[in-house]
Amino acid sequence: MNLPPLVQSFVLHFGEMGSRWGINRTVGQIYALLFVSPAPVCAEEIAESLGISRSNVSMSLRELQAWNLVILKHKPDDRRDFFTTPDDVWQILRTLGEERKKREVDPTLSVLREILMQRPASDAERHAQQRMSEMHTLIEQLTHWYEDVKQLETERLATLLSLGAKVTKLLEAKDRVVSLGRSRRPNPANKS
Amino acid sequence: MNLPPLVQSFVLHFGEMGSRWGINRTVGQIYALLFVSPAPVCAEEIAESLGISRSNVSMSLRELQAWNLVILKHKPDDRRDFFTTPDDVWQILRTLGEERKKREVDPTLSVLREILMQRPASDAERHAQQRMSEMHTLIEQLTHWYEDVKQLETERLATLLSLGAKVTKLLEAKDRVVSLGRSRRPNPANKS
DNA sequence: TAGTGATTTCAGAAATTTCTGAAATCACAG
DNA sequence: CTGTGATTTCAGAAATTTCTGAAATCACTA
Repeated sequence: MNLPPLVQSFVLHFGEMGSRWGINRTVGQIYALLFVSPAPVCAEEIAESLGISRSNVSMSLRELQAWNLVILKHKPDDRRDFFTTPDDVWQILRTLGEERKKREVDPTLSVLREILMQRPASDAERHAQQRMSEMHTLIEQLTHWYEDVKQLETERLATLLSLGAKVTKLLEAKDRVVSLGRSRRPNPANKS
Repeated sequence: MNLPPLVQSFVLHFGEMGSRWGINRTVGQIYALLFVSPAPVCAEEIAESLGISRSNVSMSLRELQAWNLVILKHKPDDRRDFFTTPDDVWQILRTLGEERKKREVDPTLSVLREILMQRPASDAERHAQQRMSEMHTLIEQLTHWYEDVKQLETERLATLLSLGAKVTKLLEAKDRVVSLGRSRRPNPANKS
């Protein structure tokens, strides 16, 4: 591997983290390299920079493409493919969210749904279904929330993020206004 | 493996998904089994139910304990350890969030910080640092948001979730109220 | 259509991860 | 102590994943 020291640290780290993120070392390294490169990089150069075989690069790029994490570019009068990542890190985040949901959440949701359709044949199965239903409900809530906020423009999303838990303050304020409008008094049923 | 059919489907699914979630098959299966079991289960019974070796169960339970995902229970006059998962799925979600952050995010944040401290020695390094800084900023925003909302009680968190993107409506409403209070007119600087 | 260079495929090699059985350790009771 | 049963450890076996080099394919040009 022959890279500027700062880049090398970053690339090696992504390689090591790969396994925890559900991708392999090479895929992680390639992604990191593309992410910090000032211009699109061709496969040959990736192989050289990282000191891995050309075929490994080919397969790993294919993997990254399946994740929609790289963009293909071309130079005039050059047949080779060049690769980059999107410029906008928010866009990368969205893609990552989408793909992870597709791979890590959706299959489980559909298995849960399928199992919950079936008739339990014993107390043990009845109890198991009860638990799975709790899990199913939770995951559905999370994915609905996700489907909802992913539509937001980046700027609004960023605002929402920076507010954090403070949005609950707003909710309380809203509750007060609403109940005030309705009854001219704070709603006593509002425990808080 | 000798389990009620519904439970077996669930357990097998968790086993298969294990690799995508960064845990191995056995760990996934054991977790699934504990999650749907009506009562705490001892290691011997896990090994039998899943048809795996006793030592494998021991190591996998250790892994689950490192993740804080299982609870140890005891029966009177029985020396064996029995295992369960927490009852509350929201609690499970919190634990999962905490542990994944610790393993999958924090190390990267600290590597990024470290690299960003260094002085770039070339244009390539300068550009790389710029990109890493964008990544660092984004991750910090996300983790701050996370640290913030994880403090919320479950009920509030659930409310927030169910609102989804609708909270931005509230934000707009607030903006109107605030600017109205300040200037007696909608603030024209407010682009929306 | 033959030639050239880029890219992909794929069988097997290499590396890594997971799993097992045997032995060691531990905790407690008699 | 000593014996008993539960649990853990760990070296190596088994399984899985990753990686490579050689061959095949592909796209284009002369």
